[in-house]
Amino acid sequence: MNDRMIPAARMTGHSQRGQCAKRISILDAAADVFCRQGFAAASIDEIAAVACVSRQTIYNHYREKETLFVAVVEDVMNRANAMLFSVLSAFPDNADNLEDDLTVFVIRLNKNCICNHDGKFLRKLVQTEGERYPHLFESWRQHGPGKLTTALSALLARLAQKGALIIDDFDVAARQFVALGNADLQMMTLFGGTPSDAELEKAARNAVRTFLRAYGRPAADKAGTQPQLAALSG
Amino acid sequence: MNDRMIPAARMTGHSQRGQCAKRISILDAAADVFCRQGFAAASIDEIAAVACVSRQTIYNHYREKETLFVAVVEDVMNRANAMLFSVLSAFPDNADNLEDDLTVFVIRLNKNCICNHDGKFLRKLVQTEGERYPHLFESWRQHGPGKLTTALSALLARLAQKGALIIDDFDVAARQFVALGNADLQMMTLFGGTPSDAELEKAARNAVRTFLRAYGRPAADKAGTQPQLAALSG
DNA sequence: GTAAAATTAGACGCCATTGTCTAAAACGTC
DNA sequence: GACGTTTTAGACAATGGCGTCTAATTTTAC
Repeated sequence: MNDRMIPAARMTGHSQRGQCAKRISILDAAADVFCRQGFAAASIDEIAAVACVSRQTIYNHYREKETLFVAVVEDVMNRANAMLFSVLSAFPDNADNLEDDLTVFVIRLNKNCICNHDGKFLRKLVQTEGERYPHLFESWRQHGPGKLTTALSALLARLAQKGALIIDDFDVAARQFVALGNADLQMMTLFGGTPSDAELEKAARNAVRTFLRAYGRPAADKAGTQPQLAALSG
Repeated sequence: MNDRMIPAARMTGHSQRGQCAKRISILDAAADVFCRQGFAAASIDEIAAVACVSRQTIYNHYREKETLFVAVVEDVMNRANAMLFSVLSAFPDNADNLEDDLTVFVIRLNKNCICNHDGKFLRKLVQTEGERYPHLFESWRQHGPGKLTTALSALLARLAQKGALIIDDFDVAARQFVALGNADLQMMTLFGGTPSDAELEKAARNAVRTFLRAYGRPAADKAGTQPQLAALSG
């Protein structure tokens, strides 16, 4: 409902098997309705109406409600995965200004992986239907937060080796980094509205400042340069 | 299903209007089923079966499914509220060993307010049905996390005034304190199994250590006394 | 012990939803 | 323009859950 209003745009991206316009339209509508209503309360008729598609067409592409549901989850997870990888690999190799770099990273992470449509969908879904589909929960854990903390742990280790950080336990630090990044947005993240860009930036700044106060090289102390982050594309 | 297996035990606590054994049994069963299935998928028949009660009895006490649902939420929220107050007021007035005190506090908080049955229920519920019942979400926010961070902010201000902490923004610090306390348990907290006591203690220790590294008086630095927390009742 | 209240089991109507089926219509391709 | 495929609208049975009703039974109160 929020992202990608033009279904055709996705055909160019990854033309997986049978990704015709109808399928995409159905997947998007189903994601919307499943997310709003939950699996049980979501009705095929409503999905068909939102997708501007006949009910029979849905049953034509996906044998039953369950099939459609797992297809939706798979689709959303693939996109979220790609986005996470993109954000992770955008972290600059040669650290220029650590505080700025980390702040931009947190902003990107929150904006594109946690507060975005897919992130909210997956979190809500896992909690709503995770008990019914344990493999769904497990898959989400491994590909979502698991991958994030693993990659983050490696990143922190790299920074510590350079002497920019002083960390005893990289995994703990990685989890704390994520937790701090979400501290100011938890109410938003858990449910409801998306935070504004200003809120995102302030939250990221608070998080990074505290993180660096705990793990930063004590030499730099504070003061120093007032962080100036101009372009935070995407 | 987990806590209070003996319904009669609650009659002594707060004998609110009409809190007979049947009502309590129904409320408990309904909480269980609503939590597992969500509102839509939960069936009155299953609730009746779990409560070992006739379906008609449920309709006798609660006019319809919706009525039962809000009664369940109210009930769980009341208990969670009382527990949160209890944990908050258990923080020692005259700080002895700050690190130990905070650690015990985090353990109690996580164990009795976040990882316990009611906490998980409310969090799951708010995310599952919050969109349908905005007032439910709002009420939970005010009485749950809202009250917690407010009280925590006051506590941190008290500690800062004593010189034990150096904090510029108490609200931010309070949110970060909560976030750090949950950092190691987020996967558990979000869904699934309850962490063991050892995990709870280690998570609390990690959280408090990082928090004090960021906000603690730099004089004490580290080393000092190895924290020794013996009794952490409740 | 008896009367009143609460509880039970089961049947019932009603409604929404799922998934199937069919005939008509739209679409694309040659 | 003709043909095969896809889509559509609607009817259809089957299922299951909600909420009501009733008669029998248990519990409670006096």
